Amino acid sequence: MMSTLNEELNERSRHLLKLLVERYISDGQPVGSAALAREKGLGISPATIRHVMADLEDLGLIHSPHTSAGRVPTNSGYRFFVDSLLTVRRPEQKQLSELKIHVGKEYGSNQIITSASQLLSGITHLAGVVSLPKRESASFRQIDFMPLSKGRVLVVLVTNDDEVHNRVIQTTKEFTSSELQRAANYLNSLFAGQSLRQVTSIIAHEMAETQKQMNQMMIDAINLAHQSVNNGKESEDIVLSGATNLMDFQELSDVNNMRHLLEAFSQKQDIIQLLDRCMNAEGVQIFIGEESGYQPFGSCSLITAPYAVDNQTVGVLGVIGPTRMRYDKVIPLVDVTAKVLGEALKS
Amino acid sequence: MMSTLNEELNERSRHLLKLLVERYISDGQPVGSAALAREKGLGISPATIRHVMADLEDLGLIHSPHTSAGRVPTNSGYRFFVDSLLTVRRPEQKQLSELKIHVGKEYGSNQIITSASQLLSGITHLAGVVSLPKRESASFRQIDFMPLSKGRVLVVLVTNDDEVHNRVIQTTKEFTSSELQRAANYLNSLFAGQSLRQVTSIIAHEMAETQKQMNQMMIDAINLAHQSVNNGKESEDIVLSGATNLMDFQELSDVNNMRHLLEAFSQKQDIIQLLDRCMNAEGVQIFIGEESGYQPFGSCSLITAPYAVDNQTVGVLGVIGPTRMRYDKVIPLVDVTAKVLGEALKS
DNA sequence: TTTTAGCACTCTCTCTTGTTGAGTGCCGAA
DNA sequence: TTCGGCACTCAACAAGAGAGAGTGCTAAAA
Repeated sequence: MMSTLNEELNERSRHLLKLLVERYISDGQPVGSAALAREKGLGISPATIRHVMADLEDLGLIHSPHTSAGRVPTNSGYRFFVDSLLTVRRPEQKQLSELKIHVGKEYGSNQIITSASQLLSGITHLAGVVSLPKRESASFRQIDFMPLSKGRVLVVLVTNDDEVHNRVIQTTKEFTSSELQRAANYLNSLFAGQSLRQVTSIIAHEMAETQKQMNQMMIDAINLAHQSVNNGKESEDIVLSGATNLMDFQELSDVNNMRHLLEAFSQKQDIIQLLDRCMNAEGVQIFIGEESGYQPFGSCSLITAPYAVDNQTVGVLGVIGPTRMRYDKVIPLVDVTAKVLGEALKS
Repeated sequence: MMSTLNEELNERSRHLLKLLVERYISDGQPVGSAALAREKGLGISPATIRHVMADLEDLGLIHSPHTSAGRVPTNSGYRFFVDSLLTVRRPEQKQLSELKIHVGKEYGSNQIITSASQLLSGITHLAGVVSLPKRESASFRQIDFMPLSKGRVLVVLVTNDDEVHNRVIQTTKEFTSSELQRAANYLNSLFAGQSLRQVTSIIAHEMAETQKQMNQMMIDAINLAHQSVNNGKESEDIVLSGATNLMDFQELSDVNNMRHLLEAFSQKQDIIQLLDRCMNAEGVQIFIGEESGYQPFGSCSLITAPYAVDNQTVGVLGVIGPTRMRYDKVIPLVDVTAKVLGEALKS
């Protein structure tokens, strides 16, 4: 589809489309042939431009809101623009250092994430979102059990990134405080320094050969650990900032639209799913309008990039804004933020 | 001020004001003399009503948006209405049982709080807010230390309400894992079952007489505990729900207003302060418009009630909506929700 | 003194109408 | 193929006319 478009359009048409999209992004007004013709260094008359525009409209790249308004890019128009026409700017030095300084100086991964999200929204004046790093990436530091009432046990799991995960599990058997203490000690020495992924596999392995020289305590401990880790599809979470920035945009200002959008933000659930789908992609991903497949984002674009710690992808971050956004600035910013964030989480 | 108003106004004027406010709250349209006269069981002509209205306007209780619109209550009008005229309805049975069922069945105080907040907003179609219970009310169950890098120590404190509090403290001396373990064991036996308030005083007491038969370990332990509890003015927090409900109201729909409002909600800080001021009040408190002293709430009302566990006030909950709200329903609902929540947190 | 009907008046809201300006599509000439 | 010319379309704006709602005032009735 894109390649046929590329064949269809000669150099001049593409250049005009590019100018038109850029102009519309900066002004927010439909762009007319005369306005484009005034563009410096473009020795073409409005009439000719109108011919080209008619072609672009036939191809579904732009359209007129009404008879005598200028042209506005369609979502396909934006898509072609970012795919083939866009010249990205490298991020401003000022923003870059701002990122590095603020994201770096925070303590604890949660803090770092929050800071990254706020910077994304602050710099772009759009909404920023960062998913919390997936737990598999973290490595085991310490586990602790505390008895609650009726066979419920509180599990406190500390990972190497200084984060604490609390979870309550239900056990079949009632444990005393000291039994739990011993189990914890055993597990702590068994798992010390392993990644959580490895921990999972150790558990599986140990459970398979229960008959070897394990005493009851060890069996119980492994069982507890199994439940703690497995049971623990801890609801993943995201940090959202600057949602209210989106209220500044005319094109989203329809009350109902805005409501759905803000509701989506406070529910988080759908956004989490959306971001999840970007985890496996290589670099920056761009969803324009309904491409995200998510109704409330009908007139929004979502720019995401996965971030990695020690070469392993652990999360996604991104920016949400109206389809009419500064792709040339936002895309590289999201890209670099992902890198900075990955770096900051390394410690 | 209120008493002078009460003297000033005869029975009929007050009744008319009541009808007017009720009518305006339900319709949202300025109420004219004719509309009021049509009210059943009111044998008065529009002309007479106009006289009364003129008086009410002189007293600053109502006003006309423009020459030939009806009258609308001013904030003082609302104030007089809720103080002297309002007949509250008892909460509907359905809502009551909904509250009791949902709030009761949750596990862990955070869950309970969230549920209460969501029910407040769900039932009223306004924004609900609940402050997390103040920690002093909880009692000590277990403390645990884990060494991080460079003399930082992670403190995990479990309270009786099954909540886990994590905090990082900076120690002057480097502790080994087993030193910390011993300190924790010591503190656990020392503080078992005490309220956090008592714990604080025990710490103070112990620190005072260091010279008695304490070994170094015990001194260290007490010092650690001191830091953990003191240092820990854990940033208080609130749970907000249904903020987007407010977008449905015409009177708040000014884009700028709404923006400030939603920003206030996502910042939380100011709201927390506002709620804090209601902690010490006895029962339901009502702030109408600028009475809250908080700019973004200029055309909102805030209805709050403190909630108590075992006769001790531990938090505040409330509802935020436009000044034009169903006070007759919201006030008792907030009241009863506070009671239900207090009850649910008892376990 | 209080209440009421009558009446002139005011102001918003809505509908209509005209005007302007931007922008288009098409045609025929360069 | 490009371009100027031209008729045409349509949103946006402003002005004006009614209609409707509601008021305040006055003078008569209770």
